[in-house]
Amino acid sequence: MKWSNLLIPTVKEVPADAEVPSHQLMIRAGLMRKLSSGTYTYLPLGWRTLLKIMGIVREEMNAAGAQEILMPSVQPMELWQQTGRDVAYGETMCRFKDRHGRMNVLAPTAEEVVTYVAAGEINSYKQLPVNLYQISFKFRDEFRPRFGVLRSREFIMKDAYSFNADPASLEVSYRQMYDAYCRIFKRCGLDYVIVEAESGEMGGSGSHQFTVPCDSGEDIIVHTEDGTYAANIEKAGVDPLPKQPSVAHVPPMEEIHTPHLGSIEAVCEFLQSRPEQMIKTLIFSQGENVVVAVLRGDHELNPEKLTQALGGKAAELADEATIRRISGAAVGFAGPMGMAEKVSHLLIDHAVAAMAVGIAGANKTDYHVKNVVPGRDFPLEGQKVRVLDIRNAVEGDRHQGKKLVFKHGIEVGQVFKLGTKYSSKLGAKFLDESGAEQVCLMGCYGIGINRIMASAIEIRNDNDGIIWPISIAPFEVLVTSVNQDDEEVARTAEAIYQELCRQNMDVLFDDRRLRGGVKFKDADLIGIPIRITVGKRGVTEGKVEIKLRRHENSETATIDEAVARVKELIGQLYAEING
RNA sequence: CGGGGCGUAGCUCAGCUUGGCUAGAGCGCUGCGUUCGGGACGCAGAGGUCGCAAGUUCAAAUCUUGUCGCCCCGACCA
Repeated sequence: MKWSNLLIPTVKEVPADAEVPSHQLMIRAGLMRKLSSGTYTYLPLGWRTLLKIMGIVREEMNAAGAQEILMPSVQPMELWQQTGRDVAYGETMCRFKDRHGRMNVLAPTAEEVVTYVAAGEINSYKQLPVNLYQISFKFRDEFRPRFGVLRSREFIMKDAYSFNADPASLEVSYRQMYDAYCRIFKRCGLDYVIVEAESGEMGGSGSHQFTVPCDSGEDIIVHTEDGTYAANIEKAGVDPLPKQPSVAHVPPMEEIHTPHLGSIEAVCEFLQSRPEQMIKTLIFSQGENVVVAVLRGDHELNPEKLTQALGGKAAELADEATIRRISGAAVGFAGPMGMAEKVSHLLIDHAVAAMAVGIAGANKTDYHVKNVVPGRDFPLEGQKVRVLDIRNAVEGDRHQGKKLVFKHGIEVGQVFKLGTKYSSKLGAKFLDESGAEQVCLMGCYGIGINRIMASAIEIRNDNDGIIWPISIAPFEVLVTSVNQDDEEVARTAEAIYQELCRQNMDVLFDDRRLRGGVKFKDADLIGIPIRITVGKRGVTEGKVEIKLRRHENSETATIDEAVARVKELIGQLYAEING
């Protein structure tokens, strides 16, 4: 393609509303433009990269035995009501009424639809296993879109769903996808980390997340220094902290007047103490039951761990009335004392149990108590009492004795074992060999196509622009003619361009009649991995320059050997990636 | 949703505090000329309902209210 025929609107200035490098560069390199908050138009260069990513995904999915289909992006609400996810998804799911008054949703994902399809078409174990996937737009009305394409409202997702007859078969499908994902991200040139993940809202029993470590990532991943354990923050287990040396003769608990000081920070400031000396008491409702979680003041509750501790049933922060009833005080003054008798579960984090003495709410409005000793002033064991891990890991924590390291990462894919959550509700059943009716086991496997693009830029860029991996670059080669007005230069550049095309290389020819400096700046910005520079100086000597975007210096080649040399370089760059 | 900020030319922004003359700059864009290997220069131009609506006023980009949009921070979002 010739640059002069393409819409590649590069910009010098950094757009005001772009914070992270990938967002800035995607605008500056002319890959995309914003239409509204969280929705983007992909321009020729951006779309070419997305097509290349989708091509890789497609090849690997097909090679792994999955079959491509396409499902509607408008789905009937009834399907979502059948699985209860109309409530679970809440405002994130965009809903609208059609002209007949039927409720519809804009697909945020497709478990319901694909299970509906399977329920209708799969009747026998002979049809299993089957793995169906699509590459399509998804819409999630995020409360806060940000970082360009990293958290957008509309995005392209590859979503695959396996249907299996038994756990062993599901395990095989899961493993096939896991392996396919490794190949996909490798071929896209990403450095990724696989972490254990919670299956969360999706339901199900096992999950891994594929994450690209980088500062702009919104996910927090945690791993041991030796790399033998990696998980996301929702999942990462932490060892109990060592018991603090007990303080001799702690005086009895003593009430302190703390008027209107309902937050940890406020109380700390007032009492000149630190959050890690505080005992935080959170009250949850789980249907009719009330659950109390006790944490150290500087720690955060991990909702997934709480749910696990409660046998998989999620609990919600209690409303004000419940908090008043249970604690006998306004919100912000609850304490663990006497709670065991009032609630169905008293869950105490290890870190609290390890404290020698602390400060807690007094269960009395505007009062806290000091000299609270865990085990003395509230129980650490008993029928309803458990000491366990219910918090997020923090810097300094250990997992099975090994120190944990924290990193930000971009989630580019996740695989889940779903089990029968959807198939049972939507009637995806089959007859097994003995003629007995069975419910399909399912797995689901997602990849964020646009996130692959953004994270590739995020980890490979410099002050001048993008440095694409060759596999997903909009073009493999760029021919830059420095003096397009010079007839011989123009003719030489054109001939090289034609020959590269003829040999099936993916080439962009910058044929614009612009000054060299401008063309070089643009070339660096859009980041095509290989550049051939054709200029007057070289051409008179029968030479051109060949330069890799990622390298500082270039090499010289004769005009005759240039094409062959580029072909060789392309081969090398692919070999590096595909290893 | 709670808190904060911003809407002035295609882009980045100034002007607003203290209302007043033809609403500005840089970049980009068009034409001509000179330049021509790392974002050149000169001359001449095009381009603005100052987000929208109402109000105050002799007079509003500027003050007030409302509204819409966008961005940032926060809250168990894949």
